[in-house]
Amino acid sequence: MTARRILVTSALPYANGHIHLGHLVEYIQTDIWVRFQKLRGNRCIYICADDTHGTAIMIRARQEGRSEDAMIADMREAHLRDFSAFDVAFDNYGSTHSEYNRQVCHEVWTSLRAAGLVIEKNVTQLFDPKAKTFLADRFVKGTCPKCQAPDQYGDNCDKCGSTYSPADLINPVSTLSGATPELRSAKHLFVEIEKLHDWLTEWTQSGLHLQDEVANYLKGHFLGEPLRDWDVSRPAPYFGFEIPDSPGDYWYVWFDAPIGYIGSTAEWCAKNGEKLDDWWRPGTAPAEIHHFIGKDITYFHTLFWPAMLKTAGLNLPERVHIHGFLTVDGEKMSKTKGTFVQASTYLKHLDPSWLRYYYATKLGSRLDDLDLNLEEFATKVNSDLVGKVVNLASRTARFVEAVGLSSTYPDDGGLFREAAAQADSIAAAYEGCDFNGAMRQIMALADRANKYVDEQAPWTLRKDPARAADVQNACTVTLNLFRQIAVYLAPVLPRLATQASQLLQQPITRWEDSQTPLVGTSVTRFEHLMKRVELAQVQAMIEDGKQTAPETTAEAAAVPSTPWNDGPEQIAAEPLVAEHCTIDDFVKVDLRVARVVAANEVVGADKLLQLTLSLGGEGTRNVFAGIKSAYKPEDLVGRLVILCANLAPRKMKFGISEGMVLAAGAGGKEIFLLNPDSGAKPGHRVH
RNA sequence: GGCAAGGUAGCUCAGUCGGUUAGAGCACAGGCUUCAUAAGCCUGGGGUCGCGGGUUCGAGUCCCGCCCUUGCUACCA
Repeated sequence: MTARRILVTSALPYANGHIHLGHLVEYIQTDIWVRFQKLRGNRCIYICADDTHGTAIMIRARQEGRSEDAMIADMREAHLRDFSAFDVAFDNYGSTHSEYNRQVCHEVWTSLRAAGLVIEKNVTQLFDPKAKTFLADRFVKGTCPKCQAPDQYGDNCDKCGSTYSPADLINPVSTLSGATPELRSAKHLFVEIEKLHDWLTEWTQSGLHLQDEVANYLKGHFLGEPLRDWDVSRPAPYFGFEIPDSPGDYWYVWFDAPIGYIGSTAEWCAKNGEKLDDWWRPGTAPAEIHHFIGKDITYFHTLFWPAMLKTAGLNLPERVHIHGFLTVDGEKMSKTKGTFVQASTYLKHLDPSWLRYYYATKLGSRLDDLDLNLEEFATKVNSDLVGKVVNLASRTARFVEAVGLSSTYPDDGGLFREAAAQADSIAAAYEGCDFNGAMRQIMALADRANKYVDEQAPWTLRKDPARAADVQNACTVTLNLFRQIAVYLAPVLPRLATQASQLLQQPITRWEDSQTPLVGTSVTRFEHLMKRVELAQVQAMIEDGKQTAPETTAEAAAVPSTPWNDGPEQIAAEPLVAEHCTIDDFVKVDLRVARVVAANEVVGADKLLQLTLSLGGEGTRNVFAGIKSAYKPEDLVGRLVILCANLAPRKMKFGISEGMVLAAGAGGKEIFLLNPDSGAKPGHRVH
């Protein structure tokens, strides 16, 4: 078998947000596949980079008052920290904002020009005069022209579902600066991808490069009609690379992002004395390129990207592996539910190996969505990894610490040989990205091994000194079966492979290590290999996720900060209560809308006003409120307030207070009574 | 609305070219065991394979219709 040369990529994470569990589906999937290829002895490099360009990065850097370079440097560090904690091992992790990438962009661009595919057209877009930038649809909000719903994004209305152009919005506002955008026209550069239509049809439909459902999707959606020209430039200001033959214009982020795969490879080549052309030019023995991406970016990777590569005379992907989205407990990840868990949050509570294994058991070759069911996560990890796999070692290793493994491999009824014979079938599952099938096969092996231990019962044999050899033999078999499983699982659980290597004093480096049992070697002192998942830890992570959730997109950061300038002082003065209250706790407090029918100074009181409140109908409440420093009695009469109506009555120096009026603020002049929006009536309960 | 994928045990899923009595793991019930961080082994209950028709000696599997779920799409990309 000649070793294949394989170049593998994951999609480039955007330098605008942290890595979360959804991202990790892809990086773990790719990393498993790469580790598998390496274990098999193939020449395989795993290439990735940060995707650093675009409006969102530019805006966010501005808001943080620092350069884009400083911002993307920080984010890169955070990304790398997360990846390495999850054992995602890149051969090179570059940046689209590198000279390597600029160089490749130039080359591809030159080819596109030379092929006559680039044309100019004017594009009219909303422009923010204050932020001095053109606005993508999602950076504009206004009133829906169809149904008048306020606060809708520039492209469609989520109230009535209609779609429109941002220019049609009533009272449009830039979410970046709060300014009113104006229409402006600017020159853009387009790639006439339609000229490659026939070739793309053939390439996508050939059945080798894409999953069937993806090929069908493209056929029905894009390839069934003329392909629209692709807008690949943005006018300044834009954080990116300026187009050399079109000063003032920058390549759109989606132009240089996939090229980042090549740019990052170039960086790796420079560091390792390799030639870029050996990997990206179709030579006599071309490298296989494999892209792993999520289904949301199918379009870019299956139409534009191949078109660019083809035009530039570069190597086309052997296969684009497309996966689905992550859901948690059957629902979309949600910040409020705490299921939008960042990688760093996960790491505070749980072991990364657990997630690698769980994802492996759920990943198939199709682009189905993957559900992280938290309860299943715990039971699966516990019963498979701790109960079956690790348990093999922990129930036998101690018995042979002193004597080591038998000097010849004992009769095990063919267990090891049969499991070794399954290597090809397991390898085929890995190769085809059917990790879930691979895990099933491997766990069946672990079941058989546990049954063997049970039948041999070395703990019983051990009581009879005459049978010491039998104990050693039973443990030799079990530990070899364990090691064999550790080899098969090595792409998924590199740490377990290392631990098994240490325990049995023999490194696991190749897939073939599964084929020959170890004999006559010593066994080190046994240490626990893996802890169980406690459901409480999982819940703690979800709670934590609720706290750490926000801060991801420039959009989210932009909306509150610019128009309102809300600072953190208030919440810092009185931090949020960490402990939750239940809905039952909440309904114990009976809050009511009340009318102030009379208000008076209290003689002898420094802070109090005496209020007479009506909840409608007969009767009134007498309430003393400590708001004298901020309100005059005459200003209060007639207005509505919110009253805690079932607060226990309290006898005060000046009389009995029958409730409490709700107000916010630090005290002194800073007291702000709550009042309901107009329409509320005295007696209404606050829910 | 259009396109795609799916609907199999309580849950997550496998089921090849149509072929005996439809499978696995988890969960559940009972038993055994007590080496292993409450781990392990055995046994068992549990299914109208979404619904209706058709082809066939034979359909979870192929064909037609319908219902439902999810995703994509509907302006842009």
